Amino acid sequence: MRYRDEHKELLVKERAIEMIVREGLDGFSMQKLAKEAGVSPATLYIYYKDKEDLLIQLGYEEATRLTTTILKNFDPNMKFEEGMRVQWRNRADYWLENPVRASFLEQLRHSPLRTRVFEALDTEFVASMGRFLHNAIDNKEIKPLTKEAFWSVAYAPLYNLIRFHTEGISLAGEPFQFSEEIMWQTFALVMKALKA
Amino acid sequence: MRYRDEHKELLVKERAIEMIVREGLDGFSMQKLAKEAGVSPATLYIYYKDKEDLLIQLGYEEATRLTTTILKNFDPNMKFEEGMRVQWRNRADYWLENPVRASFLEQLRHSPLRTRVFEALDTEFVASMGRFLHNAIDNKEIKPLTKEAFWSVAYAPLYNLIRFHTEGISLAGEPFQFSEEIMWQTFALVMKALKA
DNA sequence: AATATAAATGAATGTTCGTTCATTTATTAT
DNA sequence: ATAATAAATGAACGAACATTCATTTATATT
Repeated sequence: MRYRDEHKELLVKERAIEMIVREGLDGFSMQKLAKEAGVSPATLYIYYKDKEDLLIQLGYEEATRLTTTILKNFDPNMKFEEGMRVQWRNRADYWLENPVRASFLEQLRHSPLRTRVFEALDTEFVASMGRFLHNAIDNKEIKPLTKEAFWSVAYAPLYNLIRFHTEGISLAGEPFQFSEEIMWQTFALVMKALKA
Repeated sequence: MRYRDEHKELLVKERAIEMIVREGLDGFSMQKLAKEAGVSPATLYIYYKDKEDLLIQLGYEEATRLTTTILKNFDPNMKFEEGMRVQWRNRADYWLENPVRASFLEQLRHSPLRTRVFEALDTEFVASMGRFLHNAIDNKEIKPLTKEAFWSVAYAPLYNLIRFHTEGISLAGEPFQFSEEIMWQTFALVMKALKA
């Protein structure tokens, strides 16, 4: 029998993500994707059941990569400051090294497919971080906080910083340049807010 | 001559926002909108040049409402803590009272139309907040910060908190219930991070 | 009552959409 | 070589798409 051309399969994925980032979820179509990937439309239906299936599979795959990256070198039993530092490092790495993929995920996050793509992964992920938070409070490394307050203060500032960089937003004259320095300065502010 | 039916015009806007929030930007179409608003498709083209024009006009209008709400009772010359408190109050009010409209704006923010909808408003808005920050640093109410670090620490946590509430995200057993209490607790954390 | 005018319409345009299918192609196992 | 099999295809389907247009409707002015 004939084997599936993996190069072709990868190309389809790559072009799909590109197109969605470039033209939005509404600018994305199966026929355009087929043309851009140099493939027959029918081929897409060998790889995927339908358009929605394609989006969900692509989203799930990329969300998994994100989760894996963020948890690298991280252990919920780490000391609080060290764990936080690893998390900031990992999250920054993912966003800075995969801006297109990150933007694709962001579009899915704000679309009605959100639940089906992220729910399972998020749940598992949040459980791990929950233990991390619980330990830190028990050891009196940080003041008692609800999970929601912790998550909101702990990472949202970093994401915002990265967004300024990635979207080329300019608050002063020239577009903001992300740097290790400003990242760790902001990290210090966040640690100050959280510490017991 | 015949006058434009303003009730009809408003209904079109409302249904458009509803549909985009419900089905995403890719689930939105002019023909469906016409049907849901009880209007001929041709009527939409009296109100708007084309589909893109509709989205941009709707987005701009809603972004203006957001900006206006956020700046209510705010003055860049306020004392830092008071100004921050007003900003948190206003931002929370907008998101909690207009969840559907806010979600509509969020979809546009993460779409390729972003620049055309928000750029002008954002620029003006950021200028006002820039003065506020500048004053606070001059008066030594907060430590010296870049604009990007300030924005990232000052409001991102609030938005995150509201997102948990609006999207019904559950970190513990039951879905998170936003409350004044947790809002001001989080506010206190942020103020602690920023204060000189 | 008649006229002028812009709003509003339903039907139609050509285009693009998601998806299917009969057929061909490439590869493994015989 | 041949048979078997899944990959891959191009052409085609009806449905839904954005948009247009000739016509009708409602209202303000004469």
